[in-house]
Order: sequence, then structure tokens, then C-alpha cells
Amino acid sequence: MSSSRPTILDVAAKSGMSKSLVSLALSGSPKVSDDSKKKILKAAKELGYRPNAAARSLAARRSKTLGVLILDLHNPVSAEIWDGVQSELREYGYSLMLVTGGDDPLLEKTEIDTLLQFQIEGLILISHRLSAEDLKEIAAEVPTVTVTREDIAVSHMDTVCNDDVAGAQLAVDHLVKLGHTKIVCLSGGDNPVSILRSIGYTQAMKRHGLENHTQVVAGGLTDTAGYAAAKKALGLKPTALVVANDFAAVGAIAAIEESGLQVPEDISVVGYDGIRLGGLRSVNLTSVAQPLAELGKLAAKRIIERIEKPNSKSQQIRVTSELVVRGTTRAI
Amino acid sequence: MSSSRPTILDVAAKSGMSKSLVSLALSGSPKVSDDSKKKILKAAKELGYRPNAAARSLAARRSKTLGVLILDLHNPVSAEIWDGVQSELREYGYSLMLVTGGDDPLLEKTEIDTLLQFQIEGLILISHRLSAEDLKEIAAEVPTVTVTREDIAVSHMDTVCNDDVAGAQLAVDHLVKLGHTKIVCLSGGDNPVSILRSIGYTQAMKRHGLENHTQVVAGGLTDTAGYAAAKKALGLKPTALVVANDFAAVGAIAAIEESGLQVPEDISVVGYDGIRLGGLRSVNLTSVAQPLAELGKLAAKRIIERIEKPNSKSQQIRVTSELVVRGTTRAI
DNA sequence: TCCTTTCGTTGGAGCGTTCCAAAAATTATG
DNA sequence: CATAATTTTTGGAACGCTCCAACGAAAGGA
Repeated sequence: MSSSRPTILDVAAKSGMSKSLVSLALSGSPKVSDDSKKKILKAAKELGYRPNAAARSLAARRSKTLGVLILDLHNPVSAEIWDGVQSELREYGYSLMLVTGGDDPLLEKTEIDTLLQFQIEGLILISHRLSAEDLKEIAAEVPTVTVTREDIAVSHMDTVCNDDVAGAQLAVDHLVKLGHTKIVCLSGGDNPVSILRSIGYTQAMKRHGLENHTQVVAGGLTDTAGYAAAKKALGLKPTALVVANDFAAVGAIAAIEESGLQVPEDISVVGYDGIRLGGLRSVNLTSVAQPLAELGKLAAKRIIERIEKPNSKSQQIRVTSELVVRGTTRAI
Repeated sequence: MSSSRPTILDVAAKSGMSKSLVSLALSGSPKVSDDSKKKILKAAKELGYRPNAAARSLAARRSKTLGVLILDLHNPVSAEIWDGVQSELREYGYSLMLVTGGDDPLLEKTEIDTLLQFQIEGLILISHRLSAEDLKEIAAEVPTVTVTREDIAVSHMDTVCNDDVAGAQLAVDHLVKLGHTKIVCLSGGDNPVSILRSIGYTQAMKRHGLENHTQVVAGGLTDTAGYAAAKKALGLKPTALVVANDFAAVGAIAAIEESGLQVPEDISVVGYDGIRLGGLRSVNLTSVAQPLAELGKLAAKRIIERIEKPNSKSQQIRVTSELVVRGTTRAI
């Protein structure tokens, strides 16, 4: 039907130059005379020429492409990290291939496989549920940096994350300063991140001499999990809740209000992550905010470094989170 | 350093067969004898062979890759549509390249350009802000289907979307049935989708003989926009609000509560889109829910059809939305 | 037995680039 | 003005794969 796309040869023919020179000109080589460059660019434009990434990747023996895996597009934490990655990478001339695992570990693996087939030069994992072996295997094939999780220290793999222990302490410190003592923690389950946050809570309670008030209620990272955990926690008559993440905190607030109590009048609530949802007027959640975009930027920078000098040894980068005080906490 | 990746030739050498046969075997051709197939697969596995997508794409003259553009990863509507696209496409053997425009039309164009450089065979636009010309240009180069928006009827372009007019009518019908008459619409601005929803509202009001109560307050599609619009609307003493989308509805509710009124006791609120956020306990929003995953699946099916038979003419597919009644509406 | 058909297999050409060594054109130097 | 140095341009060889025409071997038919 439509005669297929114009190639570099068509541009060469039209501009009267050789294909090699066209290639040079199109990649912005300084060796090309201005005159030729002008002619070539003109011809390319007129033909609607668009380079073939596959051919380029094959010939150049490098794809100039990076892969990014996001577990689940619904998670706003991932979305914000992605923004950071994208904005940082824009200037480096790499293409980004984003892929999602749809919360299914198997799919996640095949998606990464696809990425590898495309000869990606680096991989950023924004949350994942890969096994340690899989991770090791992948990191051996391509420079990899994981964001958010620090648990698995695979050699040759970089990590970028916030200090969850310190973050949880921030939440407790804030509440103590407001005069709270009966502070209950709603944990996020037995995933690495949640465990660290619970530890932070416990440590801070101890530091404030509140060991005997330390109570961790098992919960999860979703709205419903937070709701259920809060229902249980209410029996402990807390005046404040430190919740594993913002979603769960929103659920917890619903449970509190449902039981006839008010937030923050009767119970203060602190979430974790600092997702935009928490900033919605009707939520207005006090939260330990991770610098999410920053995490993404750091991951991007790191992966570039790794690609540029492949022998540099892996780094564990940790950033600090900040407490954002909004409307769900108040002095007792 | 690491001797580069094994190629099809390495597999051929190791298994003692020709590269052509390896190629055949790896692509699952029935012409290969079981014996050879076994040997080849074994060799491939042992070498950790992984096909090079670039080479394949170049040689086969087709990429078996589809592109997807999402305007902004933060929008849960897009995320759910994406889920549908992904799940539908899984079985067809196409790779998906996801790309985001970051709410920046320019970036959006370059990202699509990247996609085209990768020789994608089809493009799905899950929300976009391309100009009509750009769209036309793109649709001329590659089969394209847009989801959500129907405004621009570019020939050769397919669209999949819900019936916004009918959806908005659903909201009004529900409220009227509950006895409301003072129903105000908070519009979502002058984008095509919002305009249709406002029209639906107006038509339904007319149908119920409520022309003289018809009031559209200019708003937007965000939390803050909804908040601001609701503040204005409150002066009209409505008993119910039909809001352009769920985010704005959440903002509207905040405004209502802030002014000392209760939802739904004093004012009922209906949103649009049916995003998961609305299902959160503390939100519990009545909303006109689009079958988002379904939209994604339809778009995926459509693009496959377009690729498989390029001459089939373009379609405008429209699905119907459903009202999901939750806790923000009640009888007067 | 020989010829045809079928099946399984093979080498070679080609996909659209980049990169390299070398040629050609231009400019500088003695 | 000849030669050297430099700049600009060029053809050809990859890159790793798929596809095609053609091959040999096994099987069937006469």
C-alpha cells in the first residue's frame, strides 16, 4: 500500500550526499559542513524521514533505552517517582520503556524479559515483587536500581529509598510533642518497608520513655486494611495512630469516624508517604512525606552513572523524609 | 568485559544446527522435527539466549509492538484503562510500550515520536492533548485509537469512549427520583468531555421539566476546582450537585462540609468516572462509573483488528456507563 | 528400480542503521 | 608551487535476525 517509510538512503539520494554523511549529519556530528548539513536536514524533513530505532540499535550496538518497571499504575507513590525519573532523564537522550507488572509476579518477569529483548541498557524498578534470585539474575545482566525497597542487597544493584525507621520516628516525635502518649501503630504487614516503619515507631516510643504504651496492631497497606486495623486498635483507647501508609490512614480515619469519634479532636492520625491524595481538602492528612520525585531523580542519575562507568561499585542511597503537618493531628 | 550476549549463531553452533533452523524452532514453526527442536531449545536455554528485538524487528519488517500514551500517570482513570489494555493484549503476542506525556503537549509529541521510531504497529491514546493536526498526522502513519475522547473525528482513527451525555443524565435521573429539584451542575471546564457531561445534565433537567432550575457553574476537573466551584454553587442553595468528575466531587464535598452543611443530609453529590478513590470508605461517593477496564479492552481489540486488516474502516465505539450509588446521595 | 512428492534443513540475501578506514577536497605550510 | 595537514565525504562491512529459494533425504507411487 503506502510505499514504506523513507530510509536514510532516500534522504541521501534526495540530498545528493552519501548515506554515511546523512547518518553523521542526523546524529549531529561536527564533522559535517554546514552546507551539507542544511541540505540533508531539508531533504529529511521533506521526506518525513524518521530514523528506525531498531536498525540504529542493532548497528550501534546500543539501544540508548532504559527500562522502568512499575508494579501497579494505581499506586500514586509509583506515579510520583516516575515523574522524577522522567524529568531527570529527559536531558540525557535516553528513551524510556515503561512496563507494569499488574501486581502479578509472573507477568512482571515476562515484562522485564521483553525489556531485556529490547536491549535496554539499564533498569529501574519502582516497586516490584521479584524474588531475590530473579533480582540477582536480572542485575547481573543489566545495571539495575530499585527504588523504595532496600531489603535485598544484591551485589551490583543500587538502591534508592527513604529512611523508613527515621521517618516513623518523626511521626512519633510530632505526636509526643503534641502531648500524646497513647500512640498506637497500625503496621502495614510483613513486607520489608512496613517492618522498618514499625521498628522506627517502637524505637521512638522507647526514646520518649513510652515503652509501656508501645502497641503495634497488625494491618496492611490498603484502605480496607487500615479500616480493619483501626477498628481493632480502637479497643486500646489510643489518642493517636501512626499508620503504615496514607491509604491505610484514610481507612483508619473512616473507622474512627464511624465509631463516633472525631479526627483530630479525639484521635490524631499520621500517615506515611505523602501522596497527593492526602492533600485533598477532604482528607487533609498529616503524613511523613517521602521526597518521591527526588527518589526518582536520584534513581535516574544513578542508572546513568552506572551505564557510563560500568565498574563503579553499587550504592545504597538514602534520603530523609519530612513530616507534613496537616489537619489530622492536634495537641491533646 | 562480559563477552556480549549469545546470538542465534551461538545457539546454532552449540546445537549443531543451522541458524535458519534455530530461527524456525524459536518461533515455534511446525516444520522443525521434534528432535531438532529439542536440541535447539536446550542449547538456547543453556546459553541463556534471548532474542534481540531490534534485529528481529528489522529483519521481519514488523515490530510486533504497540504504543500507548497516557497523559498523566496520576490519573486513576487512565490507570484502569491501561489495565484493560494490558490484560486484553497479553494473549496476542504484542509488546507494549507505555509512554507518558507528563501533562506537557510538547513532551507528548516527542514521546509519540519515539514510539514511531520504534516502528510501533499501532497506537492507543489514553487521554491526550494533541492538536487535531498532530493527531491527523499520527493517525496517517499508524493505526490509532483514542480512548475517552470522541471530539476529533479524524478519518482513519478509531475511538472508544463512554456516552457522557447519557451518563450525566443518569446522575440527574437518580437525583430526581430521590426527590431533588434544585440540582446544580459543576462543570469541568471547556474540554470536550466536560462539555458533553454538562449537556447531558441540561437535557435531563429539561426532560424532567426542571428547565428553570438548570444551573451550570463553571469548574474544573481537580479537587481544588471542585472546591472552588462548590463554594460558588452554594449560593444557589442547591440540594444536589452533579459534578464533572470524581476528583472535583471530592473537592466539592470538602467545600460543603466546610460551610457547615452535611453530605448527603443537606446536599447530595454525584461524581463521574467511578474511580477507586470514590470507593474508599471515607469518600464513599455516588458516581457515574465508566467501565474503564472494558474501555481499555475494547481499544486493544480494535487496534488489533486494525492491524490485522488495515483496510477496515474506522469505528466509533461507545459504551454505556452505570450509576453506582454509594453514600453521598439520599432522598430529600 | 526410478521418479515424484513431501518433509526437514540450509546458505544467502537483505532489513536500516553505524562505524571504520580510506578517499577526496580543502586549507595551511614551507 | 609543491607538499603536508586538515577537513569533509565515501563505500563497505558489520549488527542479529527472518525469509526465501533451493537442497538432500526419506517416503510414496509407478
